[in-house]
Amino acid sequence: MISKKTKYAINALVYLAKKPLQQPILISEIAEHEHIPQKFLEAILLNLKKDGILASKKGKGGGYFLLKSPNDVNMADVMRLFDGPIALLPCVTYKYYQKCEECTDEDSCGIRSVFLEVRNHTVELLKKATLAEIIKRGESVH
Amino acid sequence: MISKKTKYAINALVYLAKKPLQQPILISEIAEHEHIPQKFLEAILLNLKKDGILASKKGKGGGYFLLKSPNDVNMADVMRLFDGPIALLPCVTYKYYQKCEECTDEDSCGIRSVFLEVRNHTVELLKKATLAEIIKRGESVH
DNA sequence: TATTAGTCTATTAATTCAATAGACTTTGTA
DNA sequence: TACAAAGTCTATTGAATTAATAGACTAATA
Repeated sequence: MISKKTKYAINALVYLAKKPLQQPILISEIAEHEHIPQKFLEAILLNLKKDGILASKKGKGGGYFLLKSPNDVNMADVMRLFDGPIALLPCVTYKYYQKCEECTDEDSCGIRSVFLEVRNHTVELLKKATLAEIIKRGESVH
Repeated sequence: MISKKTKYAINALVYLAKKPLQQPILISEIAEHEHIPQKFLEAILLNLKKDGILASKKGKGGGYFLLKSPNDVNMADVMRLFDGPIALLPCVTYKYYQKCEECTDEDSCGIRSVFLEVRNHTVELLKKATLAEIIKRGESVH
């Protein structure tokens, strides 16, 4: 299961992606519309800003808006930002790799082989799942 | 990431699946060989027994052994037993379903659509990953 | 210059995960 | 038949992570 943080982040991003380009949206508006505790959301949006996905404007008339194109923001990146690795085992992650204590030879580990396959498929699907794709699916499916 | 409990369970199961049929193996032997805290392992094996995957024999000469065929024990079942749902969102699980508060229509939710796809692919792969398959992969890959 | 709105740091509450302790029951065998 | 081996069961504890909150600070606009 993804954390609430990630879930909130995705909801907020989709919400922003549906708004006109560069138009600052109040944190409070997002929080209310998406049922997210405002203070919690503030931290999330700040993370997304640090990562270059969002930008913000301070003061009156300020708020957050999408900096990257909806085509360039995918679920794999968002999940990694908040929850860390997508892989189910430490020995099949790229950035957070950790060897199994009891493992003598990874290349001949059947368990690793299975979970590597799962990871690769999952990452592939999540990379394709951009904000643009999510919005498109929401419109087309009925 | 799967929990250590699940990881330990898988390691123990693979270990047992490599042993002769019906031969009771000591908890202590598994614990030592797989680097698992013995008391922790006891609880895990008990769960696997309650679920009908393992059987045990008490007293001297006792221990645990595989009850189901290695072909009938898959990673999806084991993961669900210890970690719960495989899905990444509560609204795409079968047994642990929970509606999203802010969601008005699931069928038109692009987010749900993406994560449903991920879940289905993952479950499919994990169902194919039986103990027999894992052992086979461990032998063939070099 | 007052008000609005994002920024930052710290703290707390709640939950889950991992591990441990110890008493109890069953069973084989000397 | 008594002892020792080995699994069973319940409870508890400690650690880590997740979720949420509080409040002071900074920047920008009218």
